[in-house]
Amino acid sequence: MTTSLGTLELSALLSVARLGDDAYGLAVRQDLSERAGRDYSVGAIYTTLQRLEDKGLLASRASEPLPVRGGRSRRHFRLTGAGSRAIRDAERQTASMWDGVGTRIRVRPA
Amino acid sequence: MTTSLGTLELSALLSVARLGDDAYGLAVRQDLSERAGRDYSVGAIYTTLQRLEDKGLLASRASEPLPVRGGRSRRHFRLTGAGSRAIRDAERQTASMWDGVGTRIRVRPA
DNA sequence: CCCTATTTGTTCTACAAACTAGAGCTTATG
DNA sequence: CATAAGCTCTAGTTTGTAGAACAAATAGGG
Repeated sequence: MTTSLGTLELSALLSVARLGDDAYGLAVRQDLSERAGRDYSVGAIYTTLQRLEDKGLLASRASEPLPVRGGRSRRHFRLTGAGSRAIRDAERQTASMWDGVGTRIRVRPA
Repeated sequence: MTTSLGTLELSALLSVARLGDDAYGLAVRQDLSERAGRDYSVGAIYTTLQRLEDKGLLASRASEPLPVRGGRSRRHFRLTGAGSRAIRDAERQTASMWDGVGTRIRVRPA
């Protein structure tokens, strides 16, 4: 079952992995916007996170509100087992696609 | 102008880079199918290659027919300057997205 | 030789999935 | 009540996908 993620789907999945406990919508949006060098709309991010949850690669829970200006409850995401596996699969596939292209991206020898 | 390619678009672009003078529709299809571990339909490949040409990342020319069974003229693709640049951009972006995820994919130090 | 079966290669059509923007709603503090 | 942070919804565009149909070549038997 190789689901083959979209570009933004994989990016969002990786962002959640990277952000860990701090992974919620606007944080993912900021992380990806910085890395991609362009602004993602809020809609782009949330629909993508929702799709990943629908696919069972992410799970979400509501956080407690924070005692700061506008600090309402956040929807926190974490990787599921299937999500971690999807990342490993994507890693192999990405390496395979770049293989032989004369790029600097390489798979470190096991 | 960061066009941000789709998953299959980038894969096809990389395949053309890898195959060099041997880059034509069915060869790209076979190359990608092997690497992805699944079969792409002919339509998936050709429409993608056409879109990449429309975007100016690939150029194509017709080859001479080959003197073998079914050896009709092929449509050969090559990278344009913009295509090469797109690959370099994608490389940076891919590395950036994977950065900090605890994977084996790394950017070799310059 | 000439049909026609087979092989390789491409085009065309149509629909499904992913990407995207931004308005608008909600809930918190100042 | 104003402002800030966060999320949901809607709708349009772009990509991904399959497979039938078409085209052009050679093989081989009659």
